[in-house]
Amino acid sequence: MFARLLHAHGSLMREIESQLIAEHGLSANDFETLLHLARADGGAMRRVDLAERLRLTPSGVTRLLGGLEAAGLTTRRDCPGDGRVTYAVLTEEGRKALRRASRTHAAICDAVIGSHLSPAELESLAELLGRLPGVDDVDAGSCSG
Amino acid sequence: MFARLLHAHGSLMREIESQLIAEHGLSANDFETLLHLARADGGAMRRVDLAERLRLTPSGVTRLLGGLEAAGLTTRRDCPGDGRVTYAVLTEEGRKALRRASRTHAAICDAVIGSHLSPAELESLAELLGRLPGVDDVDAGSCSG
DNA sequence: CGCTACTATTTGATGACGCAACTACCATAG
DNA sequence: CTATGGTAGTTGCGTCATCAAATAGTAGCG
Repeated sequence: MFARLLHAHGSLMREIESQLIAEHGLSANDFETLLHLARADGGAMRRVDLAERLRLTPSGVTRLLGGLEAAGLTTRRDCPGDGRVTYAVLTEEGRKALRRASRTHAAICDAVIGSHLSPAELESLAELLGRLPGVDDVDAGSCSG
Repeated sequence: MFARLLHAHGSLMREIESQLIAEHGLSANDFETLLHLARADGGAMRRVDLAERLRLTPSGVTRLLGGLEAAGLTTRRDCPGDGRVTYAVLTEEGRKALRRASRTHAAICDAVIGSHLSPAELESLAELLGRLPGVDDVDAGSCSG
């Protein structure tokens, strides 16, 4: 049972990631980062919150954002009220990249999951998965996360 | 929905892996390797088949087995009929380590999954997950894989 | 104010893994 | 026998993520 989760995740993510990289030069984490920022208020998030969402350590986030900043998809902005925090902010460029990549992402999800599970089954799968600990209530009914 | 899979996998595996490492010095892949070998005929598998099972590349398997061999949990054995293949073979030591680690593994699975899903729901989750592509029909009804 | 405890972030060292290239071996065709 | 093509395994290198330690700022208490 656990092997299933592992293997399902492994093969599906590999599929998505390789297409995302090939077509848009974005890793899965790059994509998710843009996605979270796009949903966040003002397109900005504290790095520490991003780390939690992405299930990376803060150092992982530092390096991930290094790449996105270099690509011009995000910028950093200091927090006026608290000198410790810096925000990661989605740029207009980043928003465009996300829009482009979302199409690929959704298409692969549909191809990979949609063809094997009916909408009702997908719903039920999402519900069961959502009951597991550590699974955030993010992105409930859609494939694009 | 996809984020759920990713995150569920991430948090559950992290939990299992850290306990496995802390208590038995085995990574998740170490554990799975021993498990697959234990189930295989004669406790032996070709490295290439192990790679497929573990969803690693051959190079990953080479390095993984390097560690297990160094720890005395597996050995290598040449194939008499085909000079290209070498088998990974579970040692008696490895079998013992697997037995010990299995208890930890099962306990965590129970704690983490069992307390959130009923047996019927678990069954249904396993069924849905099993329908996804790339998910082998391994270890259907149990938690210990 | 000065101390202590806590939080956010970065950096250095390390480890796991994939990819590509390479070796060694097998199998088949001529 | 020998050339060609395919398969098993290893190794060098790059990437990405972790942990531990360092830095910088905040908050509360005497």
